[in-house]
Amino acid sequence: MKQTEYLPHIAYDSVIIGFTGDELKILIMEYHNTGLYALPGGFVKKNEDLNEAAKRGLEERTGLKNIFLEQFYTFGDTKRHQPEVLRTIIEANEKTPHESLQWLLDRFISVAYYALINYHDVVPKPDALSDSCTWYPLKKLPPLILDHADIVNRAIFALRENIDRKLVTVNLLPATFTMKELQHVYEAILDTNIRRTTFQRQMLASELLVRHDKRYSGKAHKAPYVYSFKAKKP
Amino acid sequence: MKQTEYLPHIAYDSVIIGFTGDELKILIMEYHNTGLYALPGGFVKKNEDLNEAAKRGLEERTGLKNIFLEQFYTFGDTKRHQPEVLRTIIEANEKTPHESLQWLLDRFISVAYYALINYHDVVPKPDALSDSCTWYPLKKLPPLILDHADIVNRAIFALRENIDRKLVTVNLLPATFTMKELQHVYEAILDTNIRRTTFQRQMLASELLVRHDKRYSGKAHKAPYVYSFKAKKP
DNA sequence: TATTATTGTTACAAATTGAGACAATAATAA
DNA sequence: TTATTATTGTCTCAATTTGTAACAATAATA
Repeated sequence: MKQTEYLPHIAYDSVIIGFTGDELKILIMEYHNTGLYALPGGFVKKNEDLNEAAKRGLEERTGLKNIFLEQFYTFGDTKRHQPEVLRTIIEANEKTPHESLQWLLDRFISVAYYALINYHDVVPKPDALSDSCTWYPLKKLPPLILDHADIVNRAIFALRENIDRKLVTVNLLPATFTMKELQHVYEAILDTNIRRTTFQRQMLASELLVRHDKRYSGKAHKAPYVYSFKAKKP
Repeated sequence: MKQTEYLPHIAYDSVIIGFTGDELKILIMEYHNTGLYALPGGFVKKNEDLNEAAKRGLEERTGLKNIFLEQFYTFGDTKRHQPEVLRTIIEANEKTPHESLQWLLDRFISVAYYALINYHDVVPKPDALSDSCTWYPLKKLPPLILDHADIVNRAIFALRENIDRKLVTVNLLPATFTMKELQHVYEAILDTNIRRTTFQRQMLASELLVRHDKRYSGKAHKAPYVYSFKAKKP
């Protein structure tokens, strides 16, 4: 991770969101021997598109390609420049010579993205400076460094705004799913209860779904149909 | 405009939008002796918040303070790096020694904002490198450098998304206005015709407006009420 | 065969919207 | 003074959408 490879002062951070079936989770990194938690992020190579950089970092962390990834805000307040935090992370790092990481102490402006992925497809991988990359429930995040809590909040806000306009739920579900599973995604994102019959009526009227065979769960009740989205990921 | 004052590789561009009464206009700069047109923009001082930098640039261009200004996207493709365009601008500039502007040839990532202002309040002022700063109708913009046309398109898209959620029309109208004037703003932003009676019903039902006295225009018909917004600019 | 939990659909009331009609009215023309 | 004109504010009624509950269908179990 040499400075000369990257544009100085520019970073990105990703809010990587998965859905377990009943709650949203977010990937959080923990840095070696510091107790400091942060969003996964990275830097932009000198000859690389900004959005490509974020996509590359996401692939490195999740192993997945073609993920739904959306830029939602750029954070550039001076108060996010806290070199002492980065110094702690650098000094706790044993693998890399500390001098080669001094550029991390500079002020950075961070372009933030949120990514939606299928929770069960992912085995998170830490990066060079961190020793874990773990799913945390959105409602039980550890304290995050710098302004990363703000970044998460704004990501969820952006996700809510896009829930109908951009078909974001496609990315959080397996290829086929029941109406109840779809409803649970909506409820987790919007953090509300939704009336079952109204939801079902609206989803069917939207013409976005294809109905397939029933799924027999072994439970003592009527088996639900499964559905898929007509338009796959953009 | 010395490099050492500013963060390298980081710029902002502003889509400054005004409403004349029947169409949207945008402020466009023309560079000395080049025939090149661009959005007004600038750079971020090393000890300045990103959003403050954009606000400062806006004040310099319009003379107005407390303007509605919203960040909507950050443009960072490599193809927006076209040093030959900047070279043309620098070489056509007679006032500043060219060597001190060489840093403008670097690759820049640009954080884009849109601003909404009262068209009639503004006397646009050019900056050091440009010799005009002029209103152009949104539908008749000159060809713009780099990806500035994309930036404008995305700004209008963001504005449309915010038209109801964020009360953006406040900023485009004088303190009091008729229902028809308000409707014209909506029509200009959405680029559609709106049914008069439905619009009036919805606006009144929204409880956002205060009705004042009638305005006598001297025309041979019933005089309209004027309205103001209950909540002023955020 | 009855029971249980859930699902898909229908029915009806309530609310919202589309589209037009109409009365009110400020200035002008007769 | 009175009729005319253009526009505004409101109302009406149909069409559509939503809220709410009821109900029938059904897969497994008791």
